[in-house]
Amino acid sequence: METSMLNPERRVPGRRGQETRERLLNSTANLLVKTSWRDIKIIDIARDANTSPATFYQYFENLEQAILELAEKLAGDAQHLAELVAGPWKGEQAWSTAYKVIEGFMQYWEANRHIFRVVDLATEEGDLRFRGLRTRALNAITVALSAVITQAQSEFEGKPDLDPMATAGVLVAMMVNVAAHRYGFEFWGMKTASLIDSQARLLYWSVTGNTPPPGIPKDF
Amino acid sequence: METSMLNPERRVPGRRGQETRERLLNSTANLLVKTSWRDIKIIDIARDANTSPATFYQYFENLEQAILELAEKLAGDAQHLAELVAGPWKGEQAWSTAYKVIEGFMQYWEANRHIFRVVDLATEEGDLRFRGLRTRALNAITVALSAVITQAQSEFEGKPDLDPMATAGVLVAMMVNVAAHRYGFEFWGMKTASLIDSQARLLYWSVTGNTPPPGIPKDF
Amino acid sequence: METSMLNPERRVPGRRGQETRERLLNSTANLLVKTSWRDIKIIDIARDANTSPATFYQYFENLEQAILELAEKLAGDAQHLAELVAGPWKGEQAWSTAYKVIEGFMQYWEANRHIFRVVDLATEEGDLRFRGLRTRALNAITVALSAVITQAQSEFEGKPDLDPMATAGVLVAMMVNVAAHRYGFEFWGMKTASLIDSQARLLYWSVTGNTPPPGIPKDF
Amino acid sequence: METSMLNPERRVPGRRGQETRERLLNSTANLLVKTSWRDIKIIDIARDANTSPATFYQYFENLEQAILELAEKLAGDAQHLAELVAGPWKGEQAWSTAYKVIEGFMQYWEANRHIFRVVDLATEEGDLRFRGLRTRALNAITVALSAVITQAQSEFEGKPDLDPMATAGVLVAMMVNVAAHRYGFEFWGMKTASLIDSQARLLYWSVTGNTPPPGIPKDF
DNA sequence: GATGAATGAGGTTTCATTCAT
DNA sequence: TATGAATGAAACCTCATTCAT
Repeated sequence: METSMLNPERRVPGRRGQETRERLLNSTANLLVKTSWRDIKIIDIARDANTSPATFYQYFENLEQAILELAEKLAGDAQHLAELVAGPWKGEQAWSTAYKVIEGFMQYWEANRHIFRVVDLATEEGDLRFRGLRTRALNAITVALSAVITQAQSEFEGKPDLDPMATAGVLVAMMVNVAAHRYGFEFWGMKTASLIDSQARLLYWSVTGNTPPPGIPKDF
Repeated sequence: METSMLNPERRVPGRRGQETRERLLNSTANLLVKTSWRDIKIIDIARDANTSPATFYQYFENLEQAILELAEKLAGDAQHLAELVAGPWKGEQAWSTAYKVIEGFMQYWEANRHIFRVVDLATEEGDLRFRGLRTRALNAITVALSAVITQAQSEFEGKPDLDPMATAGVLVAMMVNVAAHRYGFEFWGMKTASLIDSQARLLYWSVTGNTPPPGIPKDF
Repeated sequence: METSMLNPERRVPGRRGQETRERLLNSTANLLVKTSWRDIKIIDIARDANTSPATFYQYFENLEQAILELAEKLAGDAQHLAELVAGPWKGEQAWSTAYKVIEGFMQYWEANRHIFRVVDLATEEGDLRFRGLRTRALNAITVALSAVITQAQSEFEGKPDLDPMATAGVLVAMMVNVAAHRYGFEFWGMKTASLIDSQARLLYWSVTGNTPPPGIPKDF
Repeated sequence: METSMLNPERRVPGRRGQETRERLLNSTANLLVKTSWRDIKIIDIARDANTSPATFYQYFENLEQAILELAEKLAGDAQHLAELVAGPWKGEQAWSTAYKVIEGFMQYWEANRHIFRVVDLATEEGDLRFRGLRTRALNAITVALSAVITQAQSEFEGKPDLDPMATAGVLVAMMVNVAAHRYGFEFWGMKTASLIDSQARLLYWSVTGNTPPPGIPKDF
């Protein structure tokens, strides 16, 4: 869609070209699953896509560009999460909402785990475009969460004395890292169910200021 | 301590060799600050250490080994944090303890930020030795925290219904990711002070089940 | 014949590639003339072939593979010799045949001296593929010779009491070593003509059991 | 003994040094058994001799020198063979002598197989010092054999019309190559006993001009 | 649109060899 | 005598990337 905007110099692909391009992108994503970003070779992508390295360069400036394009969808998918975060947070529904947010986030991460891995690493290594992408994706959730907290603070008495934006950021950081190391946690004996529960409680408390009810929400 | 245990095949260095070795290790650490692990070249380390690549190979099998050795200290330093986590969590001191833990963690991370970056990266890429290191380092804190939560649950009434280990894991994940992206947060307008406060409140609540007092602890 | 059978992973070269490949092979053979196998550097081959080391690796896995391919012709060329050995060994023709075999062998060796040098070296160092090649090449001659001796023993009276296969092996060993050290012998004052004559006499006697006639065969 | 003559620049070793030197030489010989000359590293020798590379260089200029010294004994040991060749070649003893010579040569070769391997290869690759050594070692036998043939030709009637020196050279070449490839032959199904018999017959005929008697000599 | 071919560029790694102690 | 240390020197091999077809 925005291909030509990203690569204004490159050929505008016709039907067949579009297909080749797609194939290359898919192959890149496939390889990302099993291989570290830094270990992926253009020739591997080409081979996997039944084409040649030279062809890759007809559609992408380099590997980074291709991955960047794959990563574009992160931000899009995140939008759905933001809506989940929005609510409802009243009465008994709140506990269920908290659960849904945490679970939704883990699913979101799982669906994009391999790409997030690249984005995270590139961000840590100082790549600004990847950082921007990461920010965009997580920003939607963070802002939505911050809004919810702010809203809640104005409604409830005895609510916790929290900086809404910082707390939102912290909670998102928590969700990100738990999701990212999910299998590490499991390896270490922590069930995903427990991790979700613990996170949901922290989220619930952060928003409502109340101790969450025991057990999991009724509709789970 | 015993270098020869790590590299039984290699020469046990004498005084001069020990110095050279140290210099190489330092240079490696230096380069790690500015460069991604994967972009560090042995020749750069050697240059920085005023020696030659061949010398590097006299003391280390490869770059990974050298970094692994640097990373060994992560686990050691983490011990101090575990002690911080241990308490006290009674009465008014609890709020101060929560703050100290969070701050301590951020300092710990800051002091080892560059090494943690490598360890994280390698862990995500599936390197088992680095994963082990990471686990060892964070394990100390997580277990200590879990113990504190368990202890608190048996003492306080109305404490939150939390799985101690999972909650500890989640909180550590939170601290890790906030610390790791600290500058990203700041870039995004969130003050470190606010981040610390938010985290401390979540930690305090997780342990005590009470809403933390407003403002920062008196002794800060 | 089918290159792709040797290197199934490599690209099947088109016209231009085929030429480059050929050039690299030629250059390898050239260098083999003046240099010991172990002293040949890929960069030298590339330079000689007016190309780059990277190109070499596009067509050959490594130096060994290239030489192995050069050596393939040894076995092919040996076939001609086997035919020479086959006869005729009757009456006056026998003496001429003996001479032709010895001379043919020396020419064969001379034409492949440099490759045989490598093959021998590699064989002695335990390389099984080279040993196989050597065996294949010399096997043809040895077997043919053994057949001739067996045949002769059944026809002539008073023939020597020889194990045909062992004798054939011994004679081939003789031819190999004389040919290989031909210039050493000459340096030491032995004329090639005399070496040929001596060998031919031993061969003649081995087959016919008779003392060969004085002088060289008429048709020489 | 002649060490100082070979390495006039090096230290003249005292008792302890002499021992170290010997150890290094032994280790070199040991490694030669399992490893190709070109694959032997100074550090391997040093390790095997429980010393350091630097020490090696106190006694030898380089690896070649050390091997050359090991090879010195080839010529000495060959003297014994020359005596064997000398005779007796009269009457029934001749057949036994032929056998003894061939067997003696194979033993001689076997005892020095690994060194001969190096010497042969170095010679083929054009190393003049090794060629000289080889010549010296084989010269003794060749000359002795040539003398025997010459002598025989003057005594017997109907003896073959052979150039004694060339024939001697050819026979030695035969013995050398059969001995060198002994295990190759065996792998190929030829018994050493048969190889010895075939060679002995050729030798016998070359000297006496007669067909050797059937079977092996009585005193074997 | 696709791709055979070619290659510049460079870090890794291994040793032989040398000193100074 | 012996050896810790240090290093110059090279070749290997791998890719990303580019052209010309």
